This record gives sequence, C-alpha cells and structure tokens, in this order.
Amino acid sequence: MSRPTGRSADEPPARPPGRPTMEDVAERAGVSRALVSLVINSSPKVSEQKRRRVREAARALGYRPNLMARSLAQQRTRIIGVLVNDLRNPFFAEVVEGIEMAAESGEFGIVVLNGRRDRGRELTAVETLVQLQVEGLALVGAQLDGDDLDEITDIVPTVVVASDLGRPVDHSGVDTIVTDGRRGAELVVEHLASLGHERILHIDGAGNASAAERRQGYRRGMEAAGLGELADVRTGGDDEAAAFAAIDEILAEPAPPTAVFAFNDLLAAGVLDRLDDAGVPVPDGMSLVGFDNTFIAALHHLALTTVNQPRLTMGRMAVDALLERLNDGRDEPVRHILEPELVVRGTTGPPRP
Amino acid sequence: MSRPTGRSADEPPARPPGRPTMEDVAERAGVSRALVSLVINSSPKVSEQKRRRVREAARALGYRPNLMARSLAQQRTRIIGVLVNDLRNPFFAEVVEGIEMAAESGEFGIVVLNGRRDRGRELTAVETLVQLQVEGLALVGAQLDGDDLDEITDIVPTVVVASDLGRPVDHSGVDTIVTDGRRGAELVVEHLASLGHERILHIDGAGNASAAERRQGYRRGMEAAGLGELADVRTGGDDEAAAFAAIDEILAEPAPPTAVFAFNDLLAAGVLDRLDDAGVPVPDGMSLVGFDNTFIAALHHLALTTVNQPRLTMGRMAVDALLERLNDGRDEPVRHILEPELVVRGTTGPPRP
DNA sequence: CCTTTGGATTGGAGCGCTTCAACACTTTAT
DNA sequence: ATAAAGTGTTGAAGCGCTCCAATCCAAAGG
Repeated sequence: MSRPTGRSADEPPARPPGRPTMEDVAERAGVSRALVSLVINSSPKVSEQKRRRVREAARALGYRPNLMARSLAQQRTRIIGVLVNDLRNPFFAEVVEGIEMAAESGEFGIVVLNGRRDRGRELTAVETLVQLQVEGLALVGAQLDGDDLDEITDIVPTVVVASDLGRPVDHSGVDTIVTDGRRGAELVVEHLASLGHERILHIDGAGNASAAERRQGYRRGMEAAGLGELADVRTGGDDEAAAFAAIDEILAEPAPPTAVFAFNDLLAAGVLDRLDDAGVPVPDGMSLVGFDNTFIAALHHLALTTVNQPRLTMGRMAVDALLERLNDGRDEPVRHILEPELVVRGTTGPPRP
Repeated sequence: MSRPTGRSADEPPARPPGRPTMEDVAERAGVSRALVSLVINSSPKVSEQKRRRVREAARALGYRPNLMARSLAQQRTRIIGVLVNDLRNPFFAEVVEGIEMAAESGEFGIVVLNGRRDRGRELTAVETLVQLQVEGLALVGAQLDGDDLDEITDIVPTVVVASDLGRPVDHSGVDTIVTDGRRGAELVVEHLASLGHERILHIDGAGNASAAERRQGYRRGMEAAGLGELADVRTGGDDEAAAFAAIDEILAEPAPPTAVFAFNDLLAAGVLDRLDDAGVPVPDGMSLVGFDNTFIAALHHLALTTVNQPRLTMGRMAVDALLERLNDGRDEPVRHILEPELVVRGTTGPPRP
C-alpha cells in the first residue's frame, strides 16, 4: 500500500512558482533531503557516488540554497552588520573596505547600511541590522551615543570604529577602535605653533562623532603652546559646504587667523576652495590643516597637511575585536587607541611676517 | 536505553540562550502567537486592548522580530541587492546613495556588496545576493558580462547601472541605466578640438565596464574632427596609480600629445599629479579632461574639466526600473540612456603655440 | 428563543533548511 | 558464528514567523 514514490494522477508534478528547493534536488537525485543538505555543506560522510548525483541534480535544476532558511535553521547568520556615517566620505569608505576584507577572511559576510549623516537613520539602521540577526555590529563614525546603544549591546557584540561613545563605563559589550583624536589635534597645533603661528583657528565637526575630541585636543594644544587665550573654535560640519560660512566670517574680521585647522580633509578642501575664491594664498596667506589623510589630501594640487588615520588597519582591528568575542568568548571590553601621525604637505608654512 | 545526560523530565520552559520570540511575547501577553503577529504587522483587526497588551509585552521583553524568519514565511524579503564596482570611487558611492534613497521610499531595503574592482568577487557577490533572496538586483559599474548573468536574470529582475552589458539581445530580464559614454567622449574631443588640439590622447579604463564605450566615442570624435589618424589610446585603469605609467611613457616620446582625456576623474587626478611631478603646467603645457564630475573635479585647485553623469538620478531610475517589474509586472527590458554634459573648468585651454 | 452576522482570536500547516537520533548495511574483532 | 564498531543514509523535529481556515463571542435580526 505504501508506495514511496507514489505520485498518482491527482498530484500534478508541481513546479508552481518559486525556485527549486532542496526537496526538488533530493527528488531528482533520488535521495533524501538530509543527504542533499550534507552534500551542500560538503560533509565528508557522503559517498562519492551520491555526492556526484546530488551535485549533478543541483546543477541541472539551478539550485541555490536559501540563505534565509539556512540561517533560521542554523541559528546563525555569519553576517557582521556595518553602520557607516557617510559613504561619500572616502575615509569611511576605506574603513569599510578594511572591515570587509577582514570579515571575508574570518568567513563572515557584511551588510553595510548608510546613515547618511542622519542620526535618526542611524538608529533605524541599527535596529534593522539587529533584526537581520547579524552576529556582530560595527559602527563606523556613528553619531549614536551610549544611551542609544544600551539595549543593543547586550544583544550583539558591538565595536565602535573611528568615533567614541565617550566614557565606556557601563558598556561592557562595546569595543572601541579609534585614532587618538586629541593627540592628533595636539600634533597639528604643535606643528603650526612651531612654524610661528599664534592665531590658530579650529573649524570643528559640529555634532560629528569625533568632533569633541579634536576640539579638546586643539584647546589643549593651544594651551600647551601658551596660546590658550587665542584659541578660537567655529562651527563647521563634515563636508565642503560647511566650511564656507565659517571662512567668510573669519575673513571679514579685523584680525583673522593665520592658520586654520579643519575637522577633516573634506572640510579642509572646502576651506581651500573658499580661500581661493577670496584670493588668499595658501600657505602664504593662510596655513591649513585637515584630518584623516584621505586620498584627497594627497593630491598634489591640494597637498594638504593632515593627520593620518590607518583606515584599513582600523577596519581589520574592528573585525578582530568582534571575532574575539564571537569565537574566543572574550567578554570584557577592549579599547584600541591608535597613534595618529602628522603628515606635512604643502598647505602649512610660516605665517606672513 | 540509558540516557547518559539530558534534560530532566520536569524541566521548566527555561529561558535558554537566545532572544525572545513571538511565542514569548504571546505568552506574556496571554494571547496567541498569531495575534502577536497581527499586532506587529499593525493589522487593523485587533482590539485596542489586546494591541496594547501585546505592545507592552513586546517592549518589556525587548522583543525584535526575526527578519529571516519573517522573510522565509512571507516568501519575500523586500530587499534590493546592490553590487558596486568600487566603493572608494565617489562616483559609485553617490549612485548607491541614489539607489538607497529611492529604495527607501519604495519600502525596500538594500544590501550593498563591494566588488572591489575584482570580477571574481563580483561573481560571488551576485551569487550571495541571489541566495539572500533579494527581490531585485542593481549592478553598479559591474564588470560582469551577459554570460555571467545569463542564469541570474531570469531568477531576479536586474538593472545594470553606469555600465553596459553590450548587446542586450537575449537579456529580456535586464534593464539598463547609463549615461551615453560614447556621446560624452565625443563631447570631450569636440571641446578639445575646438580649442585647437590635434594630438589628443586617451588613457582608457582598461577592462573597466564603461571603458569600451568611451574609447569608441573618443575614436569617433577624433574622426569627426578629422583627427582620425592621430587617435591614440593608452592603457590606464580606474584609479590614480594607473595613470602614472601611461604619463611617464607619453612624456618620454618625441611628439607628446597636447591634451589628455582620462577615463574618469580619479584617473585624471593621477595624471594631474604626475604632470605636476614632471613640471608640465596644466592647461598651458597640457590640457586634461576627466569623466564623472565627482566632487574631486569641482575642487578649485583641480578645477577639472569633465563630463557630468547625474548620479542620484541614475540611482533613482535604477530602482524605478526594478519596481516597475516588481510592482507593475513589466517584463520587457528598458534602456535609459542619459545625456552626458560637458563641464568645462580650468584644466583645458588652447594648446601652446 | 434561536439564528445570523461579523469582528476578534486562534490552531496549525507550512516557508526551506539543519540536525540528530535511529536505522540499514557493511566490515572488523571476538 | 555473533557481537561490536563503523559507514552512509534517512525520518522527523524544529528554527521564528505568516496566513488561512476555523472558532468564538457578542450584538443584531427574525
């Protein structure tokens, strides 16, 4: 009575809509679904003969495993979620590349979501990633703060790259990979001061994640150089456009600065453009320093003095931090603070006498 | 039948590891799993009272729906997969932003995978996206050709952006959004020729997806200008470094060109650097044109003459094309060919007499 | 009073896969 | 010969969710 392959007239062959599933492959190869699964996952305990038959059937049908189903059954996704502040900023794009490369060699995939400089979007993006069941979360230059992450971090290991949650007190689930922005800013001021500059202005990153740190470094540097009361910070942002207003303002003043330290390279490029418009020569009329050492700074025609951050390394370290938690079970937070490096190019020189 | 170690018979439900599921929420709210599902999907047919109780329970437990499970059950993901040639190229990054924005307003999410200029990686990336069950596929500047996509395109609607599969003959599942690269290149040559240049060299994009088209446009332009036999193409690539060798070669020749048309802005920036190294003034000693009109070209210190491509628009159109297939059931291919626009800046001028 | 109606709720059958205990068969040890 | 110890293979129980048909219950209609 029980015919195994009893497909009688009342049951149509059934290739309704949809792609072939494991079931289809199994049927075509004349084996069980379980065996197909073993073959797909290249288990060693499958006879060469069946393995071939299954492979053959899979190819013939154009079978592709359904990652969603697999993840669900397996209770893991092997995906690292990446939230990036702004993909248009080459600095972040390169950090992400570093993350991607490292993830790849750790057998993980990544899913990148772009916050597009909007904190609200960052929040929903993180939520999406968590719901996607990512096994680790890398926040690149995120503007989110500790409170936003409170709930998240004890659900999924998190690493914050190229920005900082500030006091990492109660966030034992969060690792941090940053370049020391304070120190970087100090280096900048030291450099400018040693060239003889006194009126050194900082155009900051406004609410940007690393802005506070660099501001602080700037202030400290000014004080250390005995220029404490000349310290002057203007609100900028994180792209070229943000620089314009600040520069216009400065140039209209009675005693403009002789040097400008911009929050990042993009901003510095904007400053450079605006100074150009105004006919102020750089560095003779004004010295200028950026931050990040993106490829833009290296362009000979800009030759921007800046502060280097090792982007690929940061990306790699971020993934390593995650993998240590995932694979080795580490559960205390780590903080890697990388040394920034001043890169002197052509936009800085002694002030005009 | 001895059972070595195991859960005792009176084992309480426990909260093993793992996040709360719908089941947990249902239990806490004293309702069925189905009802919780309805609430989560904001179905109108739920009493206000139960809705509140479920919401409450969900919040208390920190419940987050599992997107994998949902997609599996629902048989759809609402995800558009994006494969991008190179995230470090601001041009592609902006196209992706356009895609992301459009997808968002169409209630789709996107997953971006980076090919990192490697065709093999592109292939596996596409495979991954398909397995992820994306509902649409956007290939941005991909190097893949028709054969690679043969199987893919009748599984999932595909749109090729900013590159071209060439003859779209048998690929009725593929839409195309491109700027007319041939025309763009012609515009460049026209511009240079009208300035009086004759020895106009093209440093191409090597195997890059849009390279052939621009090469062709260059050749046509040269012929149209009566400069056909002066046409000269050198192998470049798609980043700054690729330009160096070509420039060194050119400058060593007896009769170097008076103008260079580079495959894209990045390459042009490399050319500019190298010319700078060699002490060749631009545009007086050499005119230079890029392609893409990325923000780099707009920097005053480069002021690169280039060809604009409407990146955000391209991204939007790509998503629209996909949505037309997904939502409206269109099934013939469309090809949108956008008009390129020459942007004249400071790197082009008449040749030195 | 019973039936009808319709809104609110629920049971249960999947979605495509993994996984594990159990089962056939060898092969080897006893 | 039988028991023990492998090999391959498979049935079936999930993974967390959706969704349809069935059920329940009150209010309305006859």
